[in-house]
Amino acid sequence: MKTIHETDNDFICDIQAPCFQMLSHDEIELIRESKTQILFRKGDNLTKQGTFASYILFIINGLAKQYIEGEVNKSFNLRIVKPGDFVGLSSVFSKNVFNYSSVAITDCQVFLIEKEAMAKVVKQNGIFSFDIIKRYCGQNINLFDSLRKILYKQMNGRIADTLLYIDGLKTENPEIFQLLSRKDIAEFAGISTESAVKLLKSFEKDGLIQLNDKDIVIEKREELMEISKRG
Amino acid sequence: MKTIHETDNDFICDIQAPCFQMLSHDEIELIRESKTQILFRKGDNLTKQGTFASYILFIINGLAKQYIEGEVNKSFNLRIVKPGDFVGLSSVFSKNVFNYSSVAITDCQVFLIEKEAMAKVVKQNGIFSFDIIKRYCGQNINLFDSLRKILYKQMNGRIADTLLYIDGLKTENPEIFQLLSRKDIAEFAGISTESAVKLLKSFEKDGLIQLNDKDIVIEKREELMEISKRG
DNA sequence: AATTACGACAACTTTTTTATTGATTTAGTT
DNA sequence: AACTAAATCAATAAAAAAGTTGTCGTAATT
Repeated sequence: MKTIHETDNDFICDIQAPCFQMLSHDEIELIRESKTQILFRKGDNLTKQGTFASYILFIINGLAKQYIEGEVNKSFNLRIVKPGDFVGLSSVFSKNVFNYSSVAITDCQVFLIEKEAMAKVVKQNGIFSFDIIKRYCGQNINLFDSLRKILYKQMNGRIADTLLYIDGLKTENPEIFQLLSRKDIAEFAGISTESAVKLLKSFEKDGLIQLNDKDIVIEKREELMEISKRG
Repeated sequence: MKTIHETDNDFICDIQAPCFQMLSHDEIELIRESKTQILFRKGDNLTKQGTFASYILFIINGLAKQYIEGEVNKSFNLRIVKPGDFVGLSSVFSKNVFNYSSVAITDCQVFLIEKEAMAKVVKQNGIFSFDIIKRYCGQNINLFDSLRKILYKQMNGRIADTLLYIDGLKTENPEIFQLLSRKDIAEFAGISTESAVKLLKSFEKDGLIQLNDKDIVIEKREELMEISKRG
């Protein structure tokens, strides 16, 4: 025999994500009522920099790439968005536009939660808002790291940073490098595609990494970290 | 000497579009204050089927493709969105989600107007709302045509319909066919890509059309219209 | 003034995507 | 049961995109 909730597919999804575990039944109801679930296909935009944001996105599964757009084909990649991540949080609390774009690099199952509901729950539930604050904090640290990378490091350090970052996602997503082009990697490092190609080859020659088609295996993590630190 | 408005790029844009000419100064102000302008690059989604819609889009320049998504890689193309067209109108007046996706097939300069502002102006200004209603009416007719195409016509009729429709855009956009793949054309016709390829070849053999790489030139419009009517 | 760090361009190769064609299968119609 | 319409599959061809490499120019650093 099934309860009402067990038959409700959406509800089960809510429950599954750890970050929603801390909500009361009423709060989950609130979220449920003002949410929808969408399949973004590989290549679809989850957000477009500058558009009005009336909701936040919560990634159930799949991966996306979050980036800031500059002039023609000049983007800078901020991060890979993973299951359990929110996208567009800041639109809830302050500016009512998305300040970055993001695009699915695999098919992505995503919740959209209207921001009013989100704001209400945050105000009600301190534990939940603590979690959100923690996420902000993490994002801030990443943004500072990105800034440092761009401001103070040169190519070697930037690519080392980038490789270490992406490699850190490999445990959960072994195929992560296959999903990224050299251009993507270059845009994480903030350098030209050609430079990225050359540097990767040179890192390979020095035995720091191994290039197997699109996959990249880190051979000498310590040295890479050294290069990253040196800048 | 310049007036304030002449220096205000956005304002000039508002003014330019014929459909906003019928607004009073105050109404334009209202729209202005709650709008933003975004460059969607070729390939970017303007809308994603199912996401919350808090604004409507108004195309300033560029072309987009509007489609409904089905199961994996099975979409149906509804129309080509042109400069002067609105996207997402229905989200203002009823359902608060986009009921179709759209993607830029060239770079697109687009206004986003928050729906509250839009609704207010529509209520205030009968001439403007008449224009909007006319647009709805046009869209409805197109939807009926699409339905008829799918329900009652077979391949030949569907492709003929599609060719006539796209060719109708050619005066304003001579490069329109170059922007569409065979898959796109097939998805307008609601048939498989392979069938579309074969039919186009067969139409060419019969002298109905001329295939110059991606461009398609209609040679015998009357006959195509006949085929379209026959279904 | 020399060196370094890198981006930009051009030429080229490889990979991926799109287009094409024929053969086969399925379902509906006559 | 035969016929038709059209999708699906598989193989191939062609076009486009991504990756690679060398050369050169420029701006900052030493």
